[in-house]
Amino acid sequence: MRDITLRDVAELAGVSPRTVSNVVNGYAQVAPATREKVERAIAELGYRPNVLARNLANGRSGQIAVVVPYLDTPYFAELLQAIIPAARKGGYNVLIDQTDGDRQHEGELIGRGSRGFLFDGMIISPLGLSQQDLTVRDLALPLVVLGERVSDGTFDHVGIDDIAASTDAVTHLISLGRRRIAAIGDQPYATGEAAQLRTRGFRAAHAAAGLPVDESLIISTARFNRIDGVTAMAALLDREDPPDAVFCYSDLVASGAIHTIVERGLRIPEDIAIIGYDDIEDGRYSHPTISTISPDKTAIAQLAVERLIMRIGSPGPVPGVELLAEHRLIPRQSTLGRAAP
Amino acid sequence: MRDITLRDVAELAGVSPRTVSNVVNGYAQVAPATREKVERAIAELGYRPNVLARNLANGRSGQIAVVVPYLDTPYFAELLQAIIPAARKGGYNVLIDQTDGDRQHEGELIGRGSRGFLFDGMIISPLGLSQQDLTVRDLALPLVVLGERVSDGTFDHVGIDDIAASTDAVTHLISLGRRRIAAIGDQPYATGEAAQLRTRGFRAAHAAAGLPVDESLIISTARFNRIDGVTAMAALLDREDPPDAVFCYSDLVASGAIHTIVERGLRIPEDIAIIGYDDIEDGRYSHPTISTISPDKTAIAQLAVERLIMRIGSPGPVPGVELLAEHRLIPRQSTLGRAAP
DNA sequence: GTGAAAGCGCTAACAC
DNA sequence: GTGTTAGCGCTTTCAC
Repeated sequence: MRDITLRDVAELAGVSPRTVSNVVNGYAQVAPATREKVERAIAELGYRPNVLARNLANGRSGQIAVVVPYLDTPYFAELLQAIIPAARKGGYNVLIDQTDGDRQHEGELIGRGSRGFLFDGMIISPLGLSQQDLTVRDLALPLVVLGERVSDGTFDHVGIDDIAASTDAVTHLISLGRRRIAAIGDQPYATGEAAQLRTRGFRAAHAAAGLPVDESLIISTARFNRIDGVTAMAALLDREDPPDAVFCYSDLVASGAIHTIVERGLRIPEDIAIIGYDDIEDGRYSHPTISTISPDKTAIAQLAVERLIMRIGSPGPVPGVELLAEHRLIPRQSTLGRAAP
Repeated sequence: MRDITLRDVAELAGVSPRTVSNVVNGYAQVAPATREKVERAIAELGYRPNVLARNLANGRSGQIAVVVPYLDTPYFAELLQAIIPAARKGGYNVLIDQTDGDRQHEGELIGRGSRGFLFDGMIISPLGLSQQDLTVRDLALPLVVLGERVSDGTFDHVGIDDIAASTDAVTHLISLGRRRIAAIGDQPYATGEAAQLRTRGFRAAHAAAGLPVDESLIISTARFNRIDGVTAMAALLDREDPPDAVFCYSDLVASGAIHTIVERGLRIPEDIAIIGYDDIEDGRYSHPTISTISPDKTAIAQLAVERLIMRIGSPGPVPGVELLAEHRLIPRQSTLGRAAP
């Protein structure tokens, strides 16, 4: 059985396709009597507009792509959870893609651009792409970048003030009397900008407190996953002079680090205090609960979507801006001990 | 600047659109010389086919919708992580939707069906929809259901054998000598079928061991989240005769239950053993690590996508089938103690 | 093997 | 206010 088209409705209602279109889209004025007729015909036939055809005619797809490295990373999952309703409110569907942090895959997506007409714009949290890659991409694609710092002015970036947030985290540790503070998660290469910002905050907090930084306590990791925390923490504990506190660049890393510490029979925070980053739900229920930096994810999602939609709607090129969401320090048991929530 | 169309390519190459289309899609035979010309023209113009137009002409969208209640629930996030590559391999993009378990929203999606042509089929993990709702849906929509049991034969269902898996979990607890075993997560109403299956497994294990079931130890919860575990566990611990083991219907519930137990100063598993369900990554790193039932998520994703694509490709109605993926019991510290992984 | 032309279903000038 | 009609860019039947 063929699908019911707008033309069928028009015929049944005894009007032209134009009128049906007007009714469906609420355009222009339609005489109440006509509208009534058309609506009855629609109901009778069970007509539903073909979105594809509409989009083709409109030259837009009504979809935005959201690209993250891993869907099962709680931080991204929580972010997505916030992005979807925001997009829907703006009239967009969300097409999700996952790149495994693969630079080539990310590059393809960003290069293919809107030309495929599959999506009108893209929100991406790149892992493998360097600033360079982002700069040379298809400029026609409305783009909002999350989680990496931008210098280029052709796209927008939404995030929190990583340096300030990291400084807050480390200052918190210092204020608790910790003096040998390690950092897990540095990424001293082109694609590790976000990590490097955190390292800068780490240094800034030390400087502000007049404390020296022990470079050997800054541990690089390939990713921000639990396993990275496990490995790095093990290395730290194998030293003769282990740290008395650790700033982890994600809550997952913190979770892994805690796992290792507990396994070795050490106490948190008595022996080692831990602070993470991201405020994933996990950290609110783990044992101990994880002190962390909480970025306002709802705000990030909101800002990103709004900005993207605005960009999609603008005819000419729009200068790229840096949008910052709030963050706050949430001390929990991993730094304060049992008394804390 | 206008977009480059297939027609432009045809003109530049001095051939007809038909031929360009043939080249692009690898259809039919094209004379090598012609193909060469066309390819050069494509490259020169930077032509990329408009997916929307192609889809409209083809009468398919090339997208499948995946609908889950919550994206930030680790189980769904991990499942999605597996579904996306499987779909991509089958030539489909994934459109994600999130319903918050809202029955109406789920109903709309499932009712709108493929008629909008936005997606060719749907994989849904319903929370609010009853069997009834699923049965009266738009029958034209190729549908694969996850996580709920089906009786109706008009759509497919992919899952694991919940009864067997739950029996395994509880039998494990019994084999460790536990006798007062609680269950957290029952949902004794129309939309709680999955939960009820687990309760049946809970009973079956008791029956097999010749043990009576203390009905008051079966706790209902609205959801399978951490907070549900927290609340239910608190209630259990407030009793005069708390259980010595708990079967939680999800790892999140287990995580919440553990949180409460630890907070009260009790030991796991010495005082209370805990087993969960889902095998989310979290449980492999939490403290203690969580014994669980591990469904083969990759297989579930694979089966669901394959079946859906098959269904999309079939002209007539396809009878609904029940597809089962493997599961296995993974004992960890929350039942075995420190010695375990 | 390639060309001409008729749609796919909808939108939006442009008339009346 | 409503009808007519020409596309949106691609696929594909039918000839040649």
